[in-house]
Amino acid sequence: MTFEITDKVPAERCCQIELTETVENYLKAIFAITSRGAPGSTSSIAARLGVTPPSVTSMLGRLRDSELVEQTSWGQVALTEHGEEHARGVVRRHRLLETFLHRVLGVSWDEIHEEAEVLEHHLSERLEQLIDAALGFPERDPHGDPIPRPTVKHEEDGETPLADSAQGDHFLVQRVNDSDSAALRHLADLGILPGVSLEVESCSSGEGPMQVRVRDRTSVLSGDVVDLIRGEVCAQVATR
Amino acid sequence: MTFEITDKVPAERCCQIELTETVENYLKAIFAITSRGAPGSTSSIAARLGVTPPSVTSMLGRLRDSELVEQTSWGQVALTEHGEEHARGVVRRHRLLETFLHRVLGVSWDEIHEEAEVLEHHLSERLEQLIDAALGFPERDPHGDPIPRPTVKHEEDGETPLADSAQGDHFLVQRVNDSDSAALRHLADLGILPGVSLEVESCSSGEGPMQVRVRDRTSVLSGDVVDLIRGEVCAQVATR
DNA sequence: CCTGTGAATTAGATCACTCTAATGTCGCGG
DNA sequence: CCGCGACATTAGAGTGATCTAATTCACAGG
Repeated sequence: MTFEITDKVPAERCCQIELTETVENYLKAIFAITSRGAPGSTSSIAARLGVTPPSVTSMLGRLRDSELVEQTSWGQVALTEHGEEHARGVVRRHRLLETFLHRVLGVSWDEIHEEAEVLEHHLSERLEQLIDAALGFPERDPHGDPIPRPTVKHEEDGETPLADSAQGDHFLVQRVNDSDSAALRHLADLGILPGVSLEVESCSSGEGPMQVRVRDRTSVLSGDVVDLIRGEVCAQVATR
Repeated sequence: MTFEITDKVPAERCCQIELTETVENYLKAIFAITSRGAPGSTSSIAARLGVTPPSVTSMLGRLRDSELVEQTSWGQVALTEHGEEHARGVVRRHRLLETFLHRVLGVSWDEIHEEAEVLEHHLSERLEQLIDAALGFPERDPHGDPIPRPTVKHEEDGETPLADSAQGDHFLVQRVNDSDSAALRHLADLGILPGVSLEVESCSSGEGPMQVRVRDRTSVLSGDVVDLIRGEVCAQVATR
């Protein structure tokens, strides 16, 4: 019921903290924030997890003791090698589960996130491997997010945001952020999925909404929704 | 992350307690003990869960407040209608998961128990239904244990223990207790699985070991292992 | 009828995780 | 260089779940 780090990390010196669901969620949050280059502040972690800043401070103390994070300057926090390994493990299990639930049980792509959010903390290493194999070692989940391999360091975030594209551009959708279920349903309705190509018909430069065409259908995407989409922008004339 | 009872019980008045993993394990333990007709004592629950009696007393207080259990006489406890419903739900999820892991991911029958033991507490109603449907609404798990339907009251324990059979009897194995992984491996090696017929070659009446034949192979089963097996005993001459 | 034994409970403490309220610290604008 | 605002931290408390040690209870044997 409780996992010590010994269960998960092969060699390395063991630390005291238990990898509870709570702890894993803190690691995942810090990973998500800092891997986007953001500073990693107490309040940003608190906001993401829906807890108060003092709770974060207290947890950071424990994580620091266990050498899962290190505090750089005043209130700035970063994952250690060790901590990042764990965080990647959680992300891996999350995305494997999303893929599995979608492909095997037919759970729709707007629902897999919240299911995976729970199960990711309770998947044994054995099941993780079996699922990976059953799916043929997938490299991306249904939202187009890359599935980290265990141990191997990987890059989040190679793709450019849709918001960076200009009028007339063709844009190949590669990833859609999985956290907003309603937006995912909406995008699926419009036929906007990873692998689909869009043409940008108009964009108010900056934060505003965008008008895009997919096949023969034109849709307007709100700024919030635009921010969820990442991919590859191709110049106006098809092949470069 | 936390479920109130409102999430699970349709109509009824709501209670305060959260259905944490811990609480579900207490309910399951009480269900397992009392459904075999045993008294349901503080110490038996403590033993089954690997906690101390005071912990049980404390939890029983909370369960009583939430009307999930009722204390009959001194130290005797029983599940309420309400509590039994929840307990059956956990057992249902456990057995569905065992079946799923075995059939879909190929997890061997001696390993499915401990995986299900964890996941049973984190399976949403939606996934429960999807798994049930994907498996074709199975009635028994790989150990032969019946999978309760939600809401429907069901009988554990119709079958007779192997220990009750006499020399020369034919015995149709229907269920094998899933809690002892090593024993399950051993029985599978001997070809003893639900659906298999044995012939009892010798039995020291009482608790002792038994000698049984399955197909053309004779095996000796220790008393402990014999106690795990339940099924149907047929008189010496085949049809009654 | 009293007492001893075994089980259940109460008492008191710990740990993880959370909160609110109070306090500290950094850095910027005047 | 001082003070102010934003953020982080400390202080103090509560809940859930567990423990050990001490106490209370029910019942059976003398």
